[in-house]
This record gives sequence, C-alpha cells and structure tokens, in this order.
Amino acid sequence: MRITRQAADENKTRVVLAAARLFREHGFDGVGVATVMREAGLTHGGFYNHFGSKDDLEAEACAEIFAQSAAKLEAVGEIEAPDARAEALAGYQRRYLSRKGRDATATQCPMVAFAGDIVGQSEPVRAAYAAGLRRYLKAYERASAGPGKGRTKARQRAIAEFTAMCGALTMARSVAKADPELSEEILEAAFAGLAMTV
Amino acid sequence: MRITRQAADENKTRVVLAAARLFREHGFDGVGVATVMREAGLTHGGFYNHFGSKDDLEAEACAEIFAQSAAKLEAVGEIEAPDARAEALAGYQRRYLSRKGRDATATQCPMVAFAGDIVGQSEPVRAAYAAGLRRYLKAYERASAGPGKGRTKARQRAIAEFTAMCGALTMARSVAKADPELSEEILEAAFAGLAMTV
DNA sequence: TGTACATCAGTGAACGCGCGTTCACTGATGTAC
DNA sequence: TGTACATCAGTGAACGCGCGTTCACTGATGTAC
Repeated sequence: MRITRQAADENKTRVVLAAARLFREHGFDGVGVATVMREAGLTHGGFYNHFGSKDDLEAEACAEIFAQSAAKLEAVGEIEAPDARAEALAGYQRRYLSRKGRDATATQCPMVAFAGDIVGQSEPVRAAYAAGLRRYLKAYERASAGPGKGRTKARQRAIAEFTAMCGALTMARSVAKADPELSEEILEAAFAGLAMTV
Repeated sequence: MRITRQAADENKTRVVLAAARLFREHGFDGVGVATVMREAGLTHGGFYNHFGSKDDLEAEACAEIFAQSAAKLEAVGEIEAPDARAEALAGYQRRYLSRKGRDATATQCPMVAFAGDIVGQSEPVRAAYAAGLRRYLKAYERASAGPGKGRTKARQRAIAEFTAMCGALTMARSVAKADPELSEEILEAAFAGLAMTV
C-alpha cells in the first residue's frame, strides 16, 4: 500500500524522533530496529526504505539529540547581561547536577548517555557525536564567559568545567541504585567544585 | 576427563583474570563467554562448572579489576612525606590525563571503562562497582590530603577532582578517533583545571 | 596399600532467543500518454 | 481530464548469526571399603 511522498517523509521523521528518544534513554545497543519502528507506529520491514542500516539511523538520531539538547545551553549564552547570564548558567549547573537531572534519562545529557559506548560505534556516529561535543563546549564557554575576552583561558576553563560536570553526573548515575548516598555526595561535591575554580 | 581439584581452581582463576582483562578493554557486553574461556585455554562448555551465569563472572571480574587498579592510587596515599606524596599524585594525574593513559585500554581506569554500562548490569556487578568507586575516592582523598585534617572539605574536593578526571578521560576517549585535536585539548584543559582548584 | 565405584571438570554439539537484515507481496500513488 | 501501468512505502514471514545456556558424554580423580 504505497503512500504519499509527504507521508513517507513524515514517517521517517517520526522514526528518527523515536530513535532519538529511545537511544538516549537506553543506549544504541539497548534498542532494536523493531522497537524503534513500533514506537513510530510502523512495522520493522519498511525500515530499509529509509535507512541503509541501523548505523545510519544512529548517526541521524545522534545529530537530532544534540540539536534538541545543546539549544538549552546555547540559550544561556545568548543572554546579554553578564549577571543574568551567570545566574542562568548557575541554574543550568544546579539542575544538571541535581537528583532530578540524574534520574531524568529521557532528557539526559548526550555525553553522559553515549560517551561510554561511542568508541565502538561506526564512523558517522562518532563524527556526529564529536561535532555535538564541540557545539556543547562552545556553548558552555559562551555561557560562562560571554563572546570575546580571554579566549584560550576561557575555553580551557569551559572544557575543564563541562567535562567535570559530565564525569560527576556519569559517576552519580552509575552508583545511583547500588549506593544512593555516594551518588548524592558526588553531585554535591561536583557542584561545590565548580565554585572552587579560580 | 576429570582433573585435580587444585587444577580446577587454577582454571577458574585463569578465567577470572582473562575476563578482567577482556571486560576492561571491551566492556561486559563486548566479550562473550566463549571468548573468555578460549583466552583461558578452555572450551566454553565447562563455564557453568565454575559460575552460575555470565553475571557472576562479571561481578568477580569487576572486583578483580578494582583490586588490581586501585592499588596504584593507594600506594600514592601511603607515602608519608607530604611533598613526595603531592609529587606522586601529580604524576598520577599527569599519566591519567595523558595520550598514553587515554589509549592504554588494557590498564584503563575501571570507572571510565564501565561507568556508562553499569546501569544496565545485574545487582552484584553494580555492588562490586560501587564498592570499587568508594575505594578509589578514599584512596584519592588520602593521596591528596593525607590521613586526618580537614575531613569533609578534603573529601569533597577529592570527589570533585577525581570525577572530573574520569569525565575528562571519558570525553577525550570518546572523540579520540573522530576528533583527535579536541581530544588532546580536553586532556590539557582538565590537567590545567586540577591545578586551578583552591 | 589395593580395588571398585561414584564423582565431576572439561568437551563439543545443540538449543533457544534476539537482533539486523532480506524478500516476496500488496495496493495506493505517481506518471506517461 | 481520464486511463493504464510502473513505482515504491509498508507488511510480515523468514534468514543468518552470535550469544548465553544446556546436555550427553568422557575419563581421570577422589573415596569407601
């Protein structure tokens, strides 16, 4: 039963969006093609009408996830007034390193969701991921320093801080079930640590 | 062909050691039971004479990895003279955040190797991992502060620094192939960031 | 100490399951006249 | 504008492969007498 060209395009979009959501929550290897298609309201057989392989979908979904997610941090960087921007960044950090942020797997930081598995993925996926990380780091630098002034130092500090946040959240998540006390201790220490940098 | 009780015990030990090495390099899901057994010089059929399931092996291998790996950081903490200890810790940090440290998957930091996947593993594996992380954090605190003096502050700072190192190394590894320049930038920034904390 | 027998570590074939991928088929859409 | 036919998005069964796990079997080890 052939359908409209436009309907087919919409179907593909729904598949990518469903994949983005599911991959972010369960990892690339934690979700099968059939599940993604079912979630998009289709059957698995038609998958290869839209994608050459599961790797292709992973790459597209990865880009989609970063597009959705980096926008939030970029919005902080677009605030003009330095004070308001600093406050917004502090809010971002607090939310990022909160219990709620830790447990919200559906809106989870893409780096935390994928960093561990990305090494074993195909080249297009790795490329999409690397581009996404660069985008995040640039946004973080802009949010914390504003455009211009103190270039390399500001970037260095942005990288150190942001990767520290990723690491802390990853660690907090990894022990959330087995050792919730330690998990919260990590979140607190990391947030305090952000204030400690000079 | 039944063998000596002692020979059987030695076989089990070899299996755990092989699993520790392979899991650390390729992750729990990246290595099958058959591969581990082959690497230990056995065939896969006998696996269940020693372990109830692959999960059991994962838990034992995880503990083994932490036992091997935490010892190095603990050795730093056992240095008495504060100056020598500080220097040893700086060396540990420098090696941890080096290109060599990033690429040496066989001796890789267990947190970096497992943090991403640990959420989906069985309870015993998560417990072994959480115990290992606690052990590392205590060792890091001892190495950076020495025993006693300034308890909670020292621990908080140790947690912030160590999780920052884990995060930076994880990020650096995740883009090592797709964006080597960014990867090295991350390592440098993170190392510089350690010196920036007050 | 020697003998008879039960035990059990290891072997390799086989099972069952999930997953990525392929394929024959359907029938509405798009297109050529 | 209407008609005839080729195209192709979607369907659902099936394939092939890897992996965790099971099982019948082997024969040296451990043990009871």
